[in-house]
Amino acid sequence: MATEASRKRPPRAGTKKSSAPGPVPSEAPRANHLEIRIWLRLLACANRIETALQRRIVSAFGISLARFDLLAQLERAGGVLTMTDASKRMMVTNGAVTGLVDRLAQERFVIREPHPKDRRTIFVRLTEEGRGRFLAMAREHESWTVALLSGLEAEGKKQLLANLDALKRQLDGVEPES
Amino acid sequence: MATEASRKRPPRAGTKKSSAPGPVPSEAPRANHLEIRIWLRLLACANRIETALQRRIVSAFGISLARFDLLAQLERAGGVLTMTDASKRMMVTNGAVTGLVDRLAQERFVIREPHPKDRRTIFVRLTEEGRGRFLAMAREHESWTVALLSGLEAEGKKQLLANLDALKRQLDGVEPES
DNA sequence: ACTGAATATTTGAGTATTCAACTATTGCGC
DNA sequence: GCGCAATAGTTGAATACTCAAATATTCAGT
Repeated sequence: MATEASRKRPPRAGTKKSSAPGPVPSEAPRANHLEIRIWLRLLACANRIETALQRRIVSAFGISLARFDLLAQLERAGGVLTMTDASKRMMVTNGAVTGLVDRLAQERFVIREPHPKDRRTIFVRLTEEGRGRFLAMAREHESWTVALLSGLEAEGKKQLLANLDALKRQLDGVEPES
Repeated sequence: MATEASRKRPPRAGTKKSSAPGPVPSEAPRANHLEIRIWLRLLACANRIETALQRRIVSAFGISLARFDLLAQLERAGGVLTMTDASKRMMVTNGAVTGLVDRLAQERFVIREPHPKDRRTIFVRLTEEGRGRFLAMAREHESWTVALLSGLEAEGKKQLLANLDALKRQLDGVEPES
C-alpha cells in the first residue's frame, strides 16, 4: 500500500531483536507506483539529513533547531524582526515564535523591543553577544551540511538539484497555497 | 549563510503584509554551495508533500498522520505488532507508540493483547473494523500521493528516483547508524 | 533457586507546534 | 470623535516526540 506519510526521526537505534512471530525480514515487494517510490525516498533522505543536523546542533551548541532557525532568520534580516515577520519567515504560527523568543531572550541571544509608533508590535533584536554566538554555530552548521552531501558525483548533484526544482514547480502548481 | 535547517509546515498562509522597516523582498543572494541548495530544495519539497498529505488525511479522515502511520504499519505487518516492533518500524520511541495506541484503542481501531508466553510484551492488533476503515483511507491516500507527483516528466521521475537513491546510499555511508 | 543484566512498556518532564480564543491597539469611515 | 473591523501578540488546550526514570519480567550464570 505504500502508506508511510509521516516524518519522524530514528530515536537512536535500539537493540536488534524482534519478538513477534514474524521477524520482519520481508522488505521487498512494496511501492508500486514510481511516484510513491520517489516520495518515500525523498522523505527518507530529508529525514536523515535533518536528523543528523539536528543532533549535531543540539549536542554541540545546546540549542534546539527551532531556536537556531530563529537566530538564522534574525541574522539574515539584519538583526531585527517583528514577531509576525519572524513567524512568516519560519513558516510557523505566531504562537510558536512567542515561546522561542521567550527562551532565546532568557539566554541573552535576543531582546524584545517596543515599536516606537505601534504599540501592538514588538521587535525581536539579536544582541551583539547573541550574534557572535550564532555566527560561530552557523559556520559549523554549514560545513556539516556540505559534508553530508558532498560525496555525490558532481554531475549527479546538478541533476538532482534540477529535478528537485522541477518537482517544486510541479508542487507549486498542483497545490498552490493551501 | 544558508542556515535553515528546520522542518516546519506553513500554518495556512497569513495575510500579506510586513510591518517592519524592511519588507523582506530580498530573496536572491543566498545558498552558495550546491550542496546547500540541494538540501534546501529537498527540504522544501518534502515539506510541501507532507503538509499536503497531512492536511488531507486529517480533514478527510479525522485521524492524525501519526495514527494513520501506525495503522499502515500494522496492516503491512499482517495485523499484529508488539509495541517495540511498531516503534522500530515507525522510527519513533516506545513512549510515542504508547500514546498512539492509547488513542487508536479508544477509537476501536486496535486492541492490546497480552503475549501468551512473555508477560512483558504486548501485542497491538488491528481490529476487523479498524482494518476496514484503514483500507478505505489508504486507497485515497495513495491516490493523493500519486496525483501530487504525477505531473513530472517520466524521464525526470526516473532520474529523480535514481538520484535520490544515490543520495540515500551516500547518507547511509556518511552517517551510518546514529 | 538467587542475582543481576537485559528486555518491554509506561510515565513524566521538556520541547515544539497548531489552532482558537482573548487582549491591546490601530486606523478607517462617517 | 466614535465604532468596529483588522492587526499584533500571548495564552491555553490538544498532539506529538524525545529522553530518562520507573516497573515488570525474563533469562542466563552459578
